[in-house]
Amino acid sequence: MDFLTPESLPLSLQNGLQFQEILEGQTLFQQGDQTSALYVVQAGRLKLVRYSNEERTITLQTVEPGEILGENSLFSNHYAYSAIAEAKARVIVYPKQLILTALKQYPELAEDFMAMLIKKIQALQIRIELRDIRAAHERVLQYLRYLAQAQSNVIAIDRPLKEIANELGLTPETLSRALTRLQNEGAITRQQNLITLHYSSVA
Amino acid sequence: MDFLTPESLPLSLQNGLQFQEILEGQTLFQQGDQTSALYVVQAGRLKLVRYSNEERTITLQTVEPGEILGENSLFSNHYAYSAIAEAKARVIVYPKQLILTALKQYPELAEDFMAMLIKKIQALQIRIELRDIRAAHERVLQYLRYLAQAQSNVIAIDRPLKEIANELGLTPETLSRALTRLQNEGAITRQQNLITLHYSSVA
DNA sequence: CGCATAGTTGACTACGCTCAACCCTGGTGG
DNA sequence: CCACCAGGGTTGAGCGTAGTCAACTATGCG
Repeated sequence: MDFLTPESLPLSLQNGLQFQEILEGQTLFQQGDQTSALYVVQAGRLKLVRYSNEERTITLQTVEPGEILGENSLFSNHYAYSAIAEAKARVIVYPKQLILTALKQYPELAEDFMAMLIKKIQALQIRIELRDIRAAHERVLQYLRYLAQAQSNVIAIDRPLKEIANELGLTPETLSRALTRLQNEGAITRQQNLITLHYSSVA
Repeated sequence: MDFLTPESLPLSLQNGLQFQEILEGQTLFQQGDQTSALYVVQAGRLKLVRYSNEERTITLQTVEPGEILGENSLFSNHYAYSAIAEAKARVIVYPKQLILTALKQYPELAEDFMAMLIKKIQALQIRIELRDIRAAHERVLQYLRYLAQAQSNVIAIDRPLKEIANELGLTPETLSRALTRLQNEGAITRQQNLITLHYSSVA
């Protein structure tokens, strides 16, 4: 299912929509900016980062095609985080006012919207769940399991391990060690950028 | 603002609503149960916990009055987590079907609903941000700051430190040590269950 | 009065971070 | 076509800090 694609919008609205390309490393909007629109990723990948005090930068989430970002623009005047493209990305722009009025007129659009929000909630909950697993190798394993259930039990790693480490709250070194340990224990096998999960000891 | 209170519903819907009391320690629904409704907390407090494999239990979030839970029931057949009352709680029950049809008829209700979801997203993002702060005392300090900005800079601790520790991903011992350390450093002062924040070094 | 539980403090352990060196690949330019 | 360089990834050594286990205190409830 694809949410909030232009096609799902009533014709009268499609004219108001715009698209935007963001090159790798570029920011779509900055934390603190005036909110103008919410976005849905069409292609590529963005990360949502927050800058706490003392130059600490935290990756809240990475968003992929079909997912929403900047949703808090609807009820807030400033973006709560920055959105940076991890890979060249393309987003659909839903201007704040447009979407607010459209939601009232087209309930099926509201439903799509809510489904996306709920999906986002679940993704965040999974992230929290992962963070609560202390042992690095177990955390990584659980992360791989989540990836696997979407695909088969073979996982294609299509982005730098650095970024995965960051997303998991680990340093690249520990992630590397965790992966080799999992391999030694027979939980996974790696070949170049493919990881296959072995369901030997799934509780 | 109070979202999704019965009063905000059209009269024709109010009849379908029910309330439910949950005693401390009791569960409102269990992870894996068939989804029947979503809930909004009226009073008390519940925690959302997930049971991963190997008897690991993780607190995803705690929900307070005005907040929503069980939202994934709308588009999923099973609850993704269990809801347990931390303190005697009272919730409004919004049966799945009722709310699904109501959303289509009453857009202002959909808007309330979305606002709650977005609020929940932000709460989860804050949680993740906290988890990324490694040093226990800094994590606790940041947590206190979030609490403080809602109230004044005096924070009333109205629940066991155990639960706070759990929510922060710390053991009670480390939380205790972190608090005394913050006190020694002059960042906070404690008197019984009141904590006052000193904004000496806010970046 | 006594028990159960929360909170605190102490000693020890374990594991992830840090810093550093090294390998390996891909891209660039001579 | 090869030499060089840059960056990601891996491996090693040492450190710091949160977890664990345990003992002790304080508080509230029967």
